[in-house]
Amino acid sequence: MTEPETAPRRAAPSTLREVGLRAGVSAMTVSRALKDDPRVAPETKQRVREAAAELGYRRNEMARSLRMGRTSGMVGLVVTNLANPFYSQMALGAEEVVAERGMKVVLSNTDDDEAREREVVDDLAARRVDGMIVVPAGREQAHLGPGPLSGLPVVLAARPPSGVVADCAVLDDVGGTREAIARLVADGHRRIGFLGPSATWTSDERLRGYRSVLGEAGIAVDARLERCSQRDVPSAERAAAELLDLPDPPTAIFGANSRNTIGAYRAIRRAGRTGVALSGFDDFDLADMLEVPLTVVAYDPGDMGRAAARLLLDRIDERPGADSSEPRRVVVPTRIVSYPGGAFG
Amino acid sequence: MTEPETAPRRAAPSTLREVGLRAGVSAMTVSRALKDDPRVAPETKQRVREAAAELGYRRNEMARSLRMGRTSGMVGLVVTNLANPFYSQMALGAEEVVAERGMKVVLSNTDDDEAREREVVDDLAARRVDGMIVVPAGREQAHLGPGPLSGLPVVLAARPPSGVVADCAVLDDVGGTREAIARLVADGHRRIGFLGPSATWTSDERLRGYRSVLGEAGIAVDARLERCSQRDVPSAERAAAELLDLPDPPTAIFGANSRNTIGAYRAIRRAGRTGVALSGFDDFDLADMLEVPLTVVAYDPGDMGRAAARLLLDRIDERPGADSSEPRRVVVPTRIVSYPGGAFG
DNA sequence: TTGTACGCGTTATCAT
DNA sequence: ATGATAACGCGTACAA
Repeated sequence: MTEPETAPRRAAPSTLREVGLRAGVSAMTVSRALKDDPRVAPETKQRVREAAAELGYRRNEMARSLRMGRTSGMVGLVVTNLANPFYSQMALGAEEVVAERGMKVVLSNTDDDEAREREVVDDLAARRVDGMIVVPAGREQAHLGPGPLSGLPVVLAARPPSGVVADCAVLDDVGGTREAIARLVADGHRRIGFLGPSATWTSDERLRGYRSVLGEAGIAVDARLERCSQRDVPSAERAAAELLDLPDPPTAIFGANSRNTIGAYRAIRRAGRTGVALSGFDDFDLADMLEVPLTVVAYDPGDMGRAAARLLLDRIDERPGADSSEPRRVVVPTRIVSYPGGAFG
Repeated sequence: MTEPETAPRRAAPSTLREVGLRAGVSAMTVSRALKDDPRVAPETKQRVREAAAELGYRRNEMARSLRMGRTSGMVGLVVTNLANPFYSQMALGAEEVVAERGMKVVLSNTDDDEAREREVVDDLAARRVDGMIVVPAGREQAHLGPGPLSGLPVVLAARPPSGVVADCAVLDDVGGTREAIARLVADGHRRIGFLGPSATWTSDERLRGYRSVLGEAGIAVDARLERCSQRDVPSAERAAAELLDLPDPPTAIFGANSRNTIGAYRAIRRAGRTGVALSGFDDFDLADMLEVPLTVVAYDPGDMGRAAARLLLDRIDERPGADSSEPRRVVVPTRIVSYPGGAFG
């Protein structure tokens, strides 16, 4: 396997004209030949193909987009934290749908920083992406509106629009939580602790689902059982420990995300409590291998990415002139999964 | 917050000329004004800025790249499976370094399919990315060489080059494994099981590390203790169970990846064995909460993404004419982490 | 201080 | 069956 001399390292990409020069035809004929245009003589086509191959010619998609229209064949994907498996799986789902159309995903991570979000969104618009999927960092997204972005299609993911009209794909936070809490209530629990992260839309929704089920069951809300400021496992564990230390402790604990559920698990195990039911939003690896029974609200993050991508592609397909239809909202379903716990009994 | 009437949904992006028309100057003056060129009269600048704002003007980066040179400000990132936290964290690391330079990452997932890899690589080249980071799907990457890609800079990640000359960033598979196995040997273990996935470069390396330590310790390799075809937890659990059922079972088991380690854990627990040491490559969530002591080879996947991105940027910065230097290889370090197990004793 | 001409690589349109 | 021309949006070089 020796390097052919015709392909020096870092050659400037060759152009239609160069291929034409080599094949003894014009750039236009090359363009047509490579597109297999029937009007080009088969013999010419052959010559052109050979010349193109020898030169390692590859069509310049940027120049092509410029000439063809305003479509780059790229969609922007802006996420808050790609290291979070939720968002990376979502990204994969979106990429899957976008790739099916031969389009590409341009990725940006914002680290939940609104200023950074504005920058990357602007940059993506300047690169003329055909649309973007955004997991918004802030509570409000006026900067993503048709005004600021000249009508560039935007779909929100994971959080619904606020201060802007846009399609979105969100999880069934309320429904999923309601189902899990309803199970606890059906099992006879009346004192159910709720552990969640500090105010985020998603966590608020889950708290709302929790309260609504309690209300419907005629159970008074006890503020001491609601702890909503834990962002990591250690703080969640402390909060859970405090719940268990109450004079009238909960008989069940619900974690609004996996970190809170895991923290609760640690507290329960450490306190040596048995009979405290554990439940939570988010499935996680090894959830089936804990030493206590666990019921989780599970879902496929990829579904959200796919749904968001489909919403976006629909918008991109809309005739630019046409009056846009009402904003759409896709709610990604959740399902309840129960693990018996003590897997090896 | 009402929509300004000047920004209809899905307006065609405005151009320098349109802004100029509105401001009563030529396109050239607009270009200069927006770049804050000192030669433009402050008053003109002001008019231009207003006109640009009113029209929601945004520079067309694609047209700009076309005019300016052959650089798009984008790098391709081709991974086999973004749903795998390893690759998504790697992607985040790469994005971080690339974004620092004001460049963008174009993402593609190959699902470990070589044909798909060829397609996306070709597409990225056609989009004139400035370079690409590739986690190769196959054992051989001649199609990523300077010939096929006209010298477009390519950095391999996770696997070293084969059939091609290229920079790469890889994990210290051998070193990490050696360290873990050496600990087991130091603890007196002489029968150590090895569980790995079917032939992959990474797994072969880890097996090599395992064997080398045994050899140096004068321990004969026992083929029955090496099981290398488990790709998921259930099959790993079965393989581990078979090891434990041997007449002369291992006193320690090493998993070449987290799925194999978890499978081994399940088998150990299910068999009710105590005293079987567990170790493995890859850290994972809840590794600290298992019921047996566990020692893992840990590392930061983001390091690999960052290293690969830096290698790539260095290549991109090389003077295109300059003779390229020797290929570089960055080895991302690993570290040993021990969890006592039975966290709640 | 501002404008004109030209070209980046491609393709639609109109010749030949 | 093939070529010439123009234009996509921008920036360099030069002119005014």
